[in-house]
Amino acid sequence: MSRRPPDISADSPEGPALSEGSTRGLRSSLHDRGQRLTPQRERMLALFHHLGEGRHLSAEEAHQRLRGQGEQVSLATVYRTLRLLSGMGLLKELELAEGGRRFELAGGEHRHHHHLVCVRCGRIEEFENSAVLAAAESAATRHGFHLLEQGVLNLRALCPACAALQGSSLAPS
Amino acid sequence: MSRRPPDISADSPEGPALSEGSTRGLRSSLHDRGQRLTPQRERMLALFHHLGEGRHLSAEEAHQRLRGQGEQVSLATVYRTLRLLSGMGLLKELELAEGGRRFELAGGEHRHHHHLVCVRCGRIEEFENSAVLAAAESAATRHGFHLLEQGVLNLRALCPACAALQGSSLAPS
DNA sequence: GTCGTTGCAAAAGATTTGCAGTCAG
DNA sequence: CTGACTGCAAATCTTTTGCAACGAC
Repeated sequence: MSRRPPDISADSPEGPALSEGSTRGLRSSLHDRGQRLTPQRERMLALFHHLGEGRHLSAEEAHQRLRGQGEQVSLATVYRTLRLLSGMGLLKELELAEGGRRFELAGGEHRHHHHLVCVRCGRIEEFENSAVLAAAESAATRHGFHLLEQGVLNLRALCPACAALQGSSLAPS
Repeated sequence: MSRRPPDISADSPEGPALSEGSTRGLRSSLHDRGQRLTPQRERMLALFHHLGEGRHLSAEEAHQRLRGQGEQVSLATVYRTLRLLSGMGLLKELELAEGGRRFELAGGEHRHHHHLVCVRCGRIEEFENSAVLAAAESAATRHGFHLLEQGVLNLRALCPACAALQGSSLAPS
């Protein structure tokens, strides 16, 4: 049932958080793993840096954007790179499901923002709350689990605008 | 990019929660929508009731179980029914991603359990924590959003067994 | 040069859909 | 009876992979 057999050995979720921004950190981090810094990888990360924290893309979207800006990257490589960067802790995989995974820049290790997702228009608001992190840590400890990341709490909701439309029989966007 | 064009018109996220348990409620709820109660639908829901609250299945698993207990249901119908029941608010779609959606009984509105997911072996532990719900409500209020469900907090972690293997160069299961 | 990476095309997995036969109401 | 379901098989979509060419170091 798993669609994700081991492949890239980059899956040490414990990797030390890279100082984002510079290519230098990425290069040496890759080298430590015996891997290489290719233009594709660099551009991919740059794309997310440009996008800014808290905004996410699907594999397909990332591919489109790269091609849009003239880069030569195959979709397969996008998938491979997304996985690699996530494994390195540079990107974070969101679990909003609804047909396709999404990725965003893994911000400073100590920011932990959660999402309020409007199921109607897709608008996303973020918020932070330390109680959530505390709850996560306490649960992990209680079950003997070792937390890899602070989980992201995704709340499905209606934003003010959509909530207003809700009663009136308007078609979803 | 969406893999989910409208089909079953059962997608009113605000639908009144059906009183679970009896076939009666299901039947009339379906009738209100001009739909029918078929053995497949009934058995599907029964399966989840049997399973109990807080336990989830993928479409494939649900199909296996039904067939296992001698039911004659096609996988396509399992998918269709899962969607229908979710749309009616009887089942809840979890967003654990990692290859495949999972569904569980949409239990009493006020139970809210979260997940500790082992990224290595897939083991899932559940826990509850009211602080999380409080945080969710407070955030929704602050942003003017209208919460549809209490979000589920999915924590990516390593279970005790996998954490032990982690250092030694063992291949993932 | 060597060995990790890439692109491509094919494969695999998950979910949806067209259609004709079936059955709930 | 009639229109809503179902099963089946084919179609889609998303993600992964085998392999030969390529390029970072």
